[in-house]
Amino acid sequence: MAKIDIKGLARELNISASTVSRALRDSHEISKATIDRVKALAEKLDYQPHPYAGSLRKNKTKTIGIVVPEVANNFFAKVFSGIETVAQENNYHALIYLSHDDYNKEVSILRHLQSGRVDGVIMSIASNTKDHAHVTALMEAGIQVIFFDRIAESIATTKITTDDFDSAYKATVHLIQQGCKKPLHITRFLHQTNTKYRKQGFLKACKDNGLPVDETWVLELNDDSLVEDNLTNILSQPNRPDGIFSSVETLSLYPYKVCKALGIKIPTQLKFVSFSNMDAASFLVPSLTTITQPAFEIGKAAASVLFQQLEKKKKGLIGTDAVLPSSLIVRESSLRKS
Amino acid sequence: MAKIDIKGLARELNISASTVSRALRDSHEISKATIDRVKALAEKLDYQPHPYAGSLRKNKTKTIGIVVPEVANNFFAKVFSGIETVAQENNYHALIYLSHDDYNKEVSILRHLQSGRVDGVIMSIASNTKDHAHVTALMEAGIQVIFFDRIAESIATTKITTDDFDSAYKATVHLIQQGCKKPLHITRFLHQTNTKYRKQGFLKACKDNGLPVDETWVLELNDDSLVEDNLTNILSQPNRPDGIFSSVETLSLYPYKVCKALGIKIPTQLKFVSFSNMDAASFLVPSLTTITQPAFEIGKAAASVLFQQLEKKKKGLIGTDAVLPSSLIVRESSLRKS
DNA sequence: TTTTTCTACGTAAACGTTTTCGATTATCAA
DNA sequence: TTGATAATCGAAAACGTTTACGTAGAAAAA
Repeated sequence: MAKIDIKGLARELNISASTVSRALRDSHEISKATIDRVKALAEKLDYQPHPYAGSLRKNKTKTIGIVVPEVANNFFAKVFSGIETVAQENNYHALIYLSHDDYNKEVSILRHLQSGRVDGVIMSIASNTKDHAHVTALMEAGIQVIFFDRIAESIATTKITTDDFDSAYKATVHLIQQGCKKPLHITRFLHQTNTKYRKQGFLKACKDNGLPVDETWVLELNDDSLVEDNLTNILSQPNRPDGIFSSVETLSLYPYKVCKALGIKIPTQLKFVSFSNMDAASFLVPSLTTITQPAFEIGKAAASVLFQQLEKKKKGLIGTDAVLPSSLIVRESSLRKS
Repeated sequence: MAKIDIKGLARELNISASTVSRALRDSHEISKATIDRVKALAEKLDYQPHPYAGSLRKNKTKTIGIVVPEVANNFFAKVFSGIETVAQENNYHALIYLSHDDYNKEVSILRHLQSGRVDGVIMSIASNTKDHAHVTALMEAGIQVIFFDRIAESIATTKITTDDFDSAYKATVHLIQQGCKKPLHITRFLHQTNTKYRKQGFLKACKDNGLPVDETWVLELNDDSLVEDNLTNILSQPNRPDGIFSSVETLSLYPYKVCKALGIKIPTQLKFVSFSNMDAASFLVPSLTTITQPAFEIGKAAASVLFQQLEKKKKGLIGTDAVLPSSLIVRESSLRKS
């Protein structure tokens, strides 16, 4: 299959390349007859325009960048799936980059993205990025940026989040209603907005229900290698917590392990709720009650609004932020009697 | 930040654009002095060359396409992570497309990839594609193609797989050694090469151990909505299987569910082994013994050989196929006594 | 009739690079 | 001195498109 280009088509048809180009785009200044001829031949020879040539000329790439901490993670994988679905519908292409939750890598990735490789970026920031100059630089280069889940509040662009405060509040109330007098909140990277709001929801729920909550009721576990020890420690104390509310999926399996080791029965002696998009949640024993974020929908929403902004040229279109509701799925791990 | 291009740099330095271009690539025909001047200014102005302009001229894109059935799946997600790691090291970019396990989408995706958007493609074919004309067409367009896991054997390109026959054989022997007299093999899409070889490994292991295996011992479950009924059915029979060997992760949770419903105890009454890359495997009750494929390594291997081929221009370099070993991780679900 | 407008198409510039082909000057051998 | 060689750089073509502008002829208006 000799690769055919627009000049080849033109030569074959004895017309100019510009006519071919216009015919393929159904330009009104080309006669119906030649449009048909051009399209017929293009079809026959399976002509595919060179994407980068067009991008260069039009200054539009029809591709977006996705920057996420990782993808071997149910949440991000599903978000990506949502983005990809919408992208395919709109004939966009998706470049994906993993920051591996590393600020420096994130900076480097965004720097490379400034040069016109993409029209827009959908991203969730790394857990240790606190400075956001790299994303403002990207935006100043004319690239649309959309945040989801882990956002930078200070940056004026559209953000797709979930109702972190409310769902954390609801989950905590659920624990209390099931009998918890002293729930523990385990979490990570509290400087992030999502975890911060979840913590606030937890605290508010405790206060509203008359529990003497203080900062010792929340445990920030950033170091993987210490999680087990820390949990074991706090659960071995005499007046140990009688419930756990985990803010992130990555902490959702440790309590099972530690409780098993300590002989603490879930849910009778300790009730457990966790943010999670894990498919296996209902197969754990006891099955894990979760707050699950609408990951696929988040991806779809982020991509939809991005493409809208790109097509309509509404730069910095504010007011399209979306806050999607997470759902509390009650299973055995949090019930008063299992 | 006014976007600076190579001509801008040239104007600023009172030299020509070609000199700038060469200086940035450390050409030997540019004096050390001007190389330094150019680089200093480029650094200062944060110059990033426009990727598509260069691609157009050089006919190299420094980007690869990844085509997989889905990504909300531990295996593919980890493979992607491996690919991405190597890509980042080699300054390649990764476009990712989901076929959603649909042959027609796969065809459409590959068609779009023929036009010079990528230098190479790493793919795992959809479960219902049996014709491979679309990938040969892609290869004839000069795009390197590498298969992993779900491969098309008839196509002469490099393939990264795992030792499906051997590991299935090993897993089945394990079941037998733990006391199974009548293991059942549940699987999907047997026309695929990987599942086909796993089945063969299962059959061979049974025969080698004197079990009267026949085709009724393998159950192909392609329709999600029927899995539960079919399993319930076969496990309710008087001479029901005393073991299950599942060929795919997507079937690995059903036995738990069905056995629980039927009151069959794992592993005492039924032992269970499954292919799976699920993180939660060890947290299930009983914990799930798995054959887990080295997903991350598969991704790294695929990307490494692709980049080698691209850089060295060794077209159709055969003989670099890799077969990575999966590992049987024995946990409680398959043990004689738990 | 002449002038204007419209239709349908072609020419050439442009997008931002890389690279081919020279061109200029300095250096060196003769 | 002259010619050759090397070092350093520039002009312009090229990659494959899109689009601004121009133009020929036909149709419409005058």
